[in-house]
Amino acid sequence: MKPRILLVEDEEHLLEAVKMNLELEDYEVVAVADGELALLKFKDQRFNLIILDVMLPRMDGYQVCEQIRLLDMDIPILFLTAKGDSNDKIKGFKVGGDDYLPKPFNLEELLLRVKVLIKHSLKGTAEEGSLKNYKFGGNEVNFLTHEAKGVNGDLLLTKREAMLLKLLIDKKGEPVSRNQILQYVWGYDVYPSTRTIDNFILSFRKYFEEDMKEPQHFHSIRGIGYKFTD
Amino acid sequence: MKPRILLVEDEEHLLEAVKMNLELEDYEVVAVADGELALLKFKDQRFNLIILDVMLPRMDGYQVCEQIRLLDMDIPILFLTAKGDSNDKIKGFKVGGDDYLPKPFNLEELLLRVKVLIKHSLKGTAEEGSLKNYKFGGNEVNFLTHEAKGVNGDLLLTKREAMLLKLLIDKKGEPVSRNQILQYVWGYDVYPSTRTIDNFILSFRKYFEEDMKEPQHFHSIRGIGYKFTD
DNA sequence: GTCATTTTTACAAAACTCTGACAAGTGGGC
DNA sequence: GCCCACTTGTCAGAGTTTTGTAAAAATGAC
Repeated sequence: MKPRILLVEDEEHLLEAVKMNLELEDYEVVAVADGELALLKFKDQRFNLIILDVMLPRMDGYQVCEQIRLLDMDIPILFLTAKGDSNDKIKGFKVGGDDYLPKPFNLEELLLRVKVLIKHSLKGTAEEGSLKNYKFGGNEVNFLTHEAKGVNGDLLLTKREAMLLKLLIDKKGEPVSRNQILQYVWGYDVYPSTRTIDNFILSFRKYFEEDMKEPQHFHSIRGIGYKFTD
Repeated sequence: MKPRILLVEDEEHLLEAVKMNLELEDYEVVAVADGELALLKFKDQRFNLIILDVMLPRMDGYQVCEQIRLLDMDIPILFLTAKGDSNDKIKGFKVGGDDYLPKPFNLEELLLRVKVLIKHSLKGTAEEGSLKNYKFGGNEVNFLTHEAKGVNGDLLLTKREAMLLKLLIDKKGEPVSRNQILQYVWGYDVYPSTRTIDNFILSFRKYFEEDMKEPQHFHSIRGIGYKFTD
């Protein structure tokens, strides 16, 4: 599955050139030319990295970055900017950017930075197979065999169930957004409806909650997603 | 536990200055002046970040980096270098560096980059939540989980509430205009009536003020908007 | 084809946001 | 100080969006 990049740049030639080169490196690139559109795309799809020009029509890069950070604290954001002084860099970092590249830049350098950022963003996602057994409440889950003893009986978890459950447990205590869930459990190019997630949560509550109306472990956080508590 | 940084730099004055500043930022810094020693320290201890000068006696930064990468693929490495051209940067990335700062550098910029890299390296570790946590008066807000302890009881903030509260706290001490609020919290094409904002402020006061008639934190600035004070 | 699993559909229920009405407050001009 | 115009405070629903739930349809492995 290719890493997906949202590229935001209003200079048409540069946009095309960068897009092409990123695609040659085997990334999937969505290219847009203004800030508002970028935000819409971001809300609509899922990405591993955002490359953001600072000077944009309608909404500048910093603003876009701030808005994105409200929705997703984790996605890496790389700023491009024409001005080279340190203040711009600092502003970029302050609004939540992760890296900064002054124009004109060397293409190879851009590609390398992209690689580094994507590497970070993938870390913790598809990897790390540490957790194999977990107990909570009166329940017990074995992630190797997918066996589970729930308060309402024993069962075997399906693959998706196990993945989702593991994600929630890995992040216990903090809300996991529906987007994060989709990214982790379904990947980047599948778009099941958000109702699908609800159904899995519904199952978990049936398996593991004493009282489905008062869930102790699987909390829904309206507007965000779900949260697992011990 | 403080994040630990291995700082490798042979210019003594710079070494001291950077070490001091990092320590002021509450990092634990181990400073060494040559490459071989750096490698030994790295094998001996555990770090969250390595800051590596390129020009070093006995073994240059690139070599050190390559050696370290053989042992640990994940630890972030930040290069410092005197030469400013893109080729150095590229070489830095090629041997496995994560970021690059040309000398002379602005101190604040270094600190910001360090922060970003450390943030990445800590991701998934037990920490993080602390930075997203804010206390004022007898209140406490966790922006990650949206949990809040108010003087009048605990509660969960909704998405909008969290966004607005974050905006006001980010700009604490200065008035935030209703327009700014609308842009930041609601976006660019939705404009609910100004009464809506009042309602949110009303909620905040209910949650967090001892005496709603004499607000200590959420002040209204007539004709402008609102101001948060600590 | 059959079965288990996953996804969609549809509707109900819940939670949140917004509006409109009116009360209360504020500052300027006199 | 007093009135007026305007801004902000407050509240009760209406309106909207999000989530819960179950059942039907689609998918995919065997």
